[in-house]
Amino acid sequence: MPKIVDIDERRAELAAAAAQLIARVGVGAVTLREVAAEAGWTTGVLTHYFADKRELLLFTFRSSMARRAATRGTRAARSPLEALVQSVERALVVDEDSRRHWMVMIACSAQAAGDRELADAQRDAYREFRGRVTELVERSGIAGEEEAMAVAERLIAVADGIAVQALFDPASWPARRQVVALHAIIDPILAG
Amino acid sequence: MPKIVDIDERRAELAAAAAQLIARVGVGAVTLREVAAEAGWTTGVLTHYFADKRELLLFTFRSSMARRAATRGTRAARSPLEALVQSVERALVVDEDSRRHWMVMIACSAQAAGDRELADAQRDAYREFRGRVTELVERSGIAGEEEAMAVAERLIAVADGIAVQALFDPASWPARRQVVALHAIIDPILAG
Amino acid sequence: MPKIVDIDERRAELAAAAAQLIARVGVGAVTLREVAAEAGWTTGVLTHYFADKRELLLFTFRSSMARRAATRGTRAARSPLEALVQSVERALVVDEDSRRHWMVMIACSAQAAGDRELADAQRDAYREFRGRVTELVERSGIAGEEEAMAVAERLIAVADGIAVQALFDPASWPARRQVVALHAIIDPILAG
Amino acid sequence: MPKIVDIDERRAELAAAAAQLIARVGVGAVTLREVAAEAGWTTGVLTHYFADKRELLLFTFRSSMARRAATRGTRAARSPLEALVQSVERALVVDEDSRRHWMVMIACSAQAAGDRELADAQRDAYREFRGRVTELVERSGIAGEEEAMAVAERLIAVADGIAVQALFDPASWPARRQVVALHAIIDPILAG
DNA sequence: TATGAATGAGCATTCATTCAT
DNA sequence: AATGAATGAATGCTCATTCAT
Repeated sequence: MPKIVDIDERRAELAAAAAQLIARVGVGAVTLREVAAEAGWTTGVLTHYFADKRELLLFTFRSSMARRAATRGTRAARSPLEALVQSVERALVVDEDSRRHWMVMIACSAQAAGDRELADAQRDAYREFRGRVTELVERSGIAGEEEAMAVAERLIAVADGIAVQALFDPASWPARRQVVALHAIIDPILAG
Repeated sequence: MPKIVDIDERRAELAAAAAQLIARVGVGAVTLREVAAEAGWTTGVLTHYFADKRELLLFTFRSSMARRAATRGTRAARSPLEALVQSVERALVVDEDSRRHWMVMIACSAQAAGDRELADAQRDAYREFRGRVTELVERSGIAGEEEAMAVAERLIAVADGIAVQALFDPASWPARRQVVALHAIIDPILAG
Repeated sequence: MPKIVDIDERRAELAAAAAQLIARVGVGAVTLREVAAEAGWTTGVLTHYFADKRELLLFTFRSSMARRAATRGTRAARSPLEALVQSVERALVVDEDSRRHWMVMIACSAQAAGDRELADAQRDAYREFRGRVTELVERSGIAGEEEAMAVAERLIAVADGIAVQALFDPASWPARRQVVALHAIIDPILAG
Repeated sequence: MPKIVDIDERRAELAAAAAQLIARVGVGAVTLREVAAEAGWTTGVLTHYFADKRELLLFTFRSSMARRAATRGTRAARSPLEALVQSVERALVVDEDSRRHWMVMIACSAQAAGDRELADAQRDAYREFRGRVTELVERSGIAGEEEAMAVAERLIAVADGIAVQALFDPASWPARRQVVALHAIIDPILAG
């Protein structure tokens, strides 16, 4: 009788190993052997759960993007405004987890240049996230229906912009400083 | 006596082909053969002007970063403020050139994950650009010496953030819209 | 579970193919593709069992040197003197096997010019062989402890010298003639 | 008016550089560029004086072999016996020059495995040398016409055998020791 | 299910060779 | 005569992929 394996869980486990490696050595240097070794398996397992390398990467990218949009793991927000602020702040590069997320995003963008499906996946994930923030903007009463999306975009832009700089120059951008810089710009926006 | 070649010019020519390919197919899919073909040469030429692939990419990245900071090619600015606005606007993804620049930057970031030298090069280029913008902020009288750099960082952050979104979702971000979104956020900052 | 392979055996098999090719076309013309083909495998197998070409050659050289020193395959000797004569005679170029051994040795020497590790390996193998012959000289009662090594060196020198000439001019040096020439010089030495 | 160049001299100059490199890094690592650089020229010069690499090596090998047989550079011998001893001693590895000669010989042998013409050249050079030694043996009165060649072969064998060991293990074989070992074996032969 | 041996296409890289100047 | 830019075939090597066990 074969062992019963939770396929989705195993895929997530392997994708986590892939993400870890992407952040550590760069997509270009990621090999299936190393991903397998990082996860504690052998190469054969990868081909069991993913048709090929592209599928593994696609899954890894999607997983990382999904986590950003998810509210799972976020402190409970007492108000839509607080939820909004939390969502925006999560884009910063404040810990290993968020750094890994960004490295995976960048790897994804780099790959997406020659891969339409990947580009679409990334765009859709972004739009979904934008939609979520837009909704929070509306519910916070910061802006009306027509304005909400534009406001959301601005908030996201500021957070992403700071994150990008923090990635380029981590030494100059400790977590605290990112939060301060973020609020210096978005607080006036949040105030309406 | 053989034909004498301007080495730097030839290197720039090859790097331009590499940048073009990086933007079109992604770093991961860039092969020396294709770079050579794109430039209209054969593979041997690449090794004539670059020790190896890594050196070619490093040079390509550096070239692209240097162009961003350079004011060459910018419309003459009639005031420090105008120069400042131009510098910040140049970070947006408004044409093929700026799109290529961003794709190269992202490729560089992706590679930098496992390449300290590359990471340092990128950080240094960013700091140089930040220094330039800081200076313009000071000369524009927007902020004093202590505040100037923080203001510069905010301006860059906003532009970069919008650019990142424009890269993710080009259809949603025509050039005009990027400029509008940029000014919606930075004009209050520029006003002091 | 996949087929379990005896790694050392497979390495020996591949090294044998390499030795064969070295003798046939010369080290300079040995390519991994041809070694693999000669052994009946594909290139990938080579990198499975050897890190790179240098390691393959090093292993091939070492294997060949080890076989010379080994007494395995030698007819049982009824006395130390007979064993000594056998050891010395084995250095001659009397069949395909010994010819291959010498071609590999020469290839090794040629490579060793620019490869310290290889040079050391060859020197050590030679010293080990010399030690073995020295011991047989002592046990044969031909020379005392202080003289034994010098005698061993002379015996080896004569055999190697004839072998070298036989390699240069095989037509002039059929097996029988080498043996005769060898004994013409060493018999007086063996007689004490 | 073109500069007048002594073609043979230039070829010898380039071959000397090739020999130098063969001894230093091994034939396998010799490139035309480096040979040219070693000689103080550029690659183009090599193709001016040699049709291709093989011709350069062939010429280099032949030059080295010719020098061994040549008496040029040898101290004047007062008797055929002294000339004979000198000829045999010259095969030892006693200085940089003889070491280089042997490295070139070994490189030649290694290449000859897959190159009939080279093998023939080496065989012919050996036979010529053997003939010269045979003649000296005869003139020395050591052996009669029928025996002379066999005696010459033995003398050469001993010298070559010691040289080979000296190449394998230079530390164990300083020049003086080679000469002593040589005479320990050949003196009885020379004595008739 | 999991293993890892084996494949072989594809890559960067080397380098002898050509040739315009 | 000499240069060195340019070529491109050939090589070592990597690695995604396949598959027998």
